[in-house]
Amino acid sequence: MGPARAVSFGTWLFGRSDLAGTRRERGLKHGPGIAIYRCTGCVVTTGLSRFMTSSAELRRAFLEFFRSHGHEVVPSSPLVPANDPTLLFTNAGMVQFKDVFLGRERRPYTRACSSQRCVRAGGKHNDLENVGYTARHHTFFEMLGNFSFGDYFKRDAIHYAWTFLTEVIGLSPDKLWVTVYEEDDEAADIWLREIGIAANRFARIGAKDNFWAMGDTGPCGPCSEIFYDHGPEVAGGPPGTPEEDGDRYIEIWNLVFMQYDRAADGTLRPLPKPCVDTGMGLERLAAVVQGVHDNFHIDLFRALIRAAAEAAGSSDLNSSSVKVIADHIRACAFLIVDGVHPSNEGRGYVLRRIIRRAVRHGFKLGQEQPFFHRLVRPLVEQMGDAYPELAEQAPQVERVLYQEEERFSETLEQGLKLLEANLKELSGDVIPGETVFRLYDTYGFPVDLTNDIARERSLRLDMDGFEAAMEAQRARARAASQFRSDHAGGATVDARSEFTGYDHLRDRGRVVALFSEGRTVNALELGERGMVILDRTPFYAESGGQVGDQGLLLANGVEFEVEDTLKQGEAHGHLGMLRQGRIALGDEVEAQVDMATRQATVLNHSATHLLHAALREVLGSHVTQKGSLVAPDRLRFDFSHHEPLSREQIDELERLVNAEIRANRAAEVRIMPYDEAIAAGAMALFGEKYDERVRVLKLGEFSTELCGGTHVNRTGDIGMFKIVAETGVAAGIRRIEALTGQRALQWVEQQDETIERLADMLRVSPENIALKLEQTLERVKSAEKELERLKQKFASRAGGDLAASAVDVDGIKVVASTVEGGDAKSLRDTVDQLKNKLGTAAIVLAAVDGDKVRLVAGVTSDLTDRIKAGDLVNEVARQVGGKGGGRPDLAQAGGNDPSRLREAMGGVENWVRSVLH
RNA sequence: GGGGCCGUAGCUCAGUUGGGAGAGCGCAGCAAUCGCACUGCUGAGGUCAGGGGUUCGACUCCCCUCGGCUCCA
Repeated sequence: MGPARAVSFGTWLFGRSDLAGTRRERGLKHGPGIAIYRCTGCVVTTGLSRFMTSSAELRRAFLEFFRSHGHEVVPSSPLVPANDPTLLFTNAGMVQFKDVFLGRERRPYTRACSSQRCVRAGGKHNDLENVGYTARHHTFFEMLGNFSFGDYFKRDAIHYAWTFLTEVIGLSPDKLWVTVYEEDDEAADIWLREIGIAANRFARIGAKDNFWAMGDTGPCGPCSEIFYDHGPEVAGGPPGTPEEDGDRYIEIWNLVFMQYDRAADGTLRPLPKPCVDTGMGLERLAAVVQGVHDNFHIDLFRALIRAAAEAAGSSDLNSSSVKVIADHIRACAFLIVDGVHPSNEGRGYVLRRIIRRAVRHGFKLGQEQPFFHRLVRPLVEQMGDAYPELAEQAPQVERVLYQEEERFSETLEQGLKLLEANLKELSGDVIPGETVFRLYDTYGFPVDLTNDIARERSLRLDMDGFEAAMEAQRARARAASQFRSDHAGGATVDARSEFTGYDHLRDRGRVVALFSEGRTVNALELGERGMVILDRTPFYAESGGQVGDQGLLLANGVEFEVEDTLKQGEAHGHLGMLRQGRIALGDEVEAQVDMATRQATVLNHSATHLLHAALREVLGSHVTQKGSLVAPDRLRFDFSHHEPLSREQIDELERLVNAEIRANRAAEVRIMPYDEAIAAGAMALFGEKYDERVRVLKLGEFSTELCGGTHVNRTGDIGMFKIVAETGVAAGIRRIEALTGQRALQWVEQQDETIERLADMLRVSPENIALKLEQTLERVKSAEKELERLKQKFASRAGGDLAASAVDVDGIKVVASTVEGGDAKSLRDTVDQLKNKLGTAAIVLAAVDGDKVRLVAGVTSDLTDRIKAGDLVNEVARQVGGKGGGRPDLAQAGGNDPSRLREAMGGVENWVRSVLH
């Protein structure tokens, strides 16, 4: 007998009835639940729901139920998984517990429950294309789940699920269907004998649907799924039949029993402590409880759909486009809240695509103005209570969305222009796949939009050609990303290293593993490169942006130079080269970290924390770390922010950080439970994995941050902080590079020297440099202009002189002359002068510049059909070792043999004569 | 990580076998008006993103860097 039955729900039920009552009262006026009944015209015939239950109440009921059964209620983790860089987004409730299931992480509880926000878009689970066209696909949804970490197993999990559905929510047992894995007799037994499920509503299903695995290896096990039967009036067959994809039988809850550990060879070994992971989509459950067949008809979505339709200027609440928009605002808003920014790669790219898809659907509804951002407030009204972080960051979310909408409209405008140009030259009625692809690939012009436009003009798209081009692009990207090297090569590192480098820079350790060229070895020989693993080491391994330590491993007659230290599983790998002697497994060595580089690194790391805190103070709390590099010679900090920093903001940052340095606060390190640290306001980072107990670094009152890195004792050690660069990394992400300590001082010295040199050159005091330079530039400018004027004057005068030297050939004035100091422009001007003066003329002018010859030829327009300026100029250029070209009336050329110029120019008259005849 | 496109006057952009840096708007001045708007005329405003290369010659072709857009992974 499971404990579920033994527990009374009295208190809880009372609370719920109470809620139901108030809701009903509200509903009579404007409550969302009642509104659904009116809008959809649904009639509740099932009798399963004696009263309406809103999504918010279901969420609360679920968590409360499991809390009453000893489960820790764990808050939803962010959509960016904190401990799994391989996963694009959190896509299930178990994601934040993955390491607990794997035994890598311990928590103070063995049973937990959560309502986890999830996104399925991009990556392996991609529902994006289906959203809006089906009843149950969402980019964003909430997953209710209960979890057992080696605590209860199948019996209790099944009893809990059944009790919750039938007694708490009040679903009728004969509307529920159950499946188990075909070989799982244990679960079948519990369902059939203990729960008493009818045999005709029970099925055994194969591994495809009912056997779950985390990956190719690792924990796995059978599942049991609970379905809701919407009744015979809806099409579809029971699970396991060919018609199971219909809407009649809807899976609402999946119970996963992690029972085995799968080895690389495929064999299953029973886990010593089996676990339970369950997941139930809140939206599906709400649909069932609220008696609707489409998730978009539940209370939460009704409000969003109304808002979406209004924002997009549509009155059709049932259109797919409106559903798409209502769905997407949830995903987009929460992704932005969780630190994702629209960009052209990775998570940001997925976000951008979702935003643009929503905007595109707004477009379809006739809304061409930015509207999407206006849905943030309605969303906050629906979900702000359950997710306070959403309400807090609403203005930031709105701004990001608005910006992206603007950007997209620019893209569309450009793409439309290009498409128009392409269509003009189109023959036939098929737009080539190449064109479609180019629009999409280069200008981000959505294919479905191209298709719409094509349809309006009775054109078709060559989709095969498009797909082929797309596949080619995919192949290119794959081919390019197939190299990746690992220092341990294929060899796995099982060893552990104890890190002692927080307090010491030297320590003794024993060699527990050695690697060379990716293979584990027993010894390294003189001159050999490799990786050394010690059981304890003061060498910091690259992590959290801080680079690995350098230094020496020493023993009698042995010297291994460590160039870098990297984490290899739980071990620290010392990479470098053996300078002296021989090093073998079991040897004891003295590990000495290079003090100077470590110290310089430490300054930069602590300064990074101060900078992070200062950024949040100066720019706002939307600033979150996007990346960090802490090296001995500099620090680099990437953070989310939507625009370049002003000079004033940079100055303010420097002032703040330097003030903290001068205040010389003590750096305080404490080890404490993660939750406690977060509750105390410590900043934690996305994408970083934290243990249950974490290291918290506190620099005065200014900065509190989780950090495993090495730091100063007092902020004063940093000495000085200087920002040397502020640049953009991607849309919405800025990068600051800065120096500390001696490096910062050196930098200032260098700047000083440069200024002094400039002052020297300009012969003014340093404070007058800008003024002086301004004046000097002004003078250069006016001098250049004066020169230009003089040249023109000179050309004009030279033109007059040269006109007199013109020779008449059959009524055509021919001039071939060398002028002094003419550049290309003044030669051209002179030619123009001559043309004006002479009427009908052919002119060649030459100028010698060092060992080069410059030639310009002009022919008046009434002559160009008889003599081409290009031919004329080439006739001369050919003889002085060059060539040239240009238009019929004006041509330029050059050569590199001035000695033959006189002769060449002398021949021009005869050449003209020969061309005319 | 790989590919494509873009960067020209304050703004929006033209600029093809490599051969004279342009338009519209805006700005300034003049004319006209009692004044403004409109209009007409005149003018200022450019390291053609930066650097290197090829070439007699590069806004134009090639390479690198920076900035922006975009697709793929």
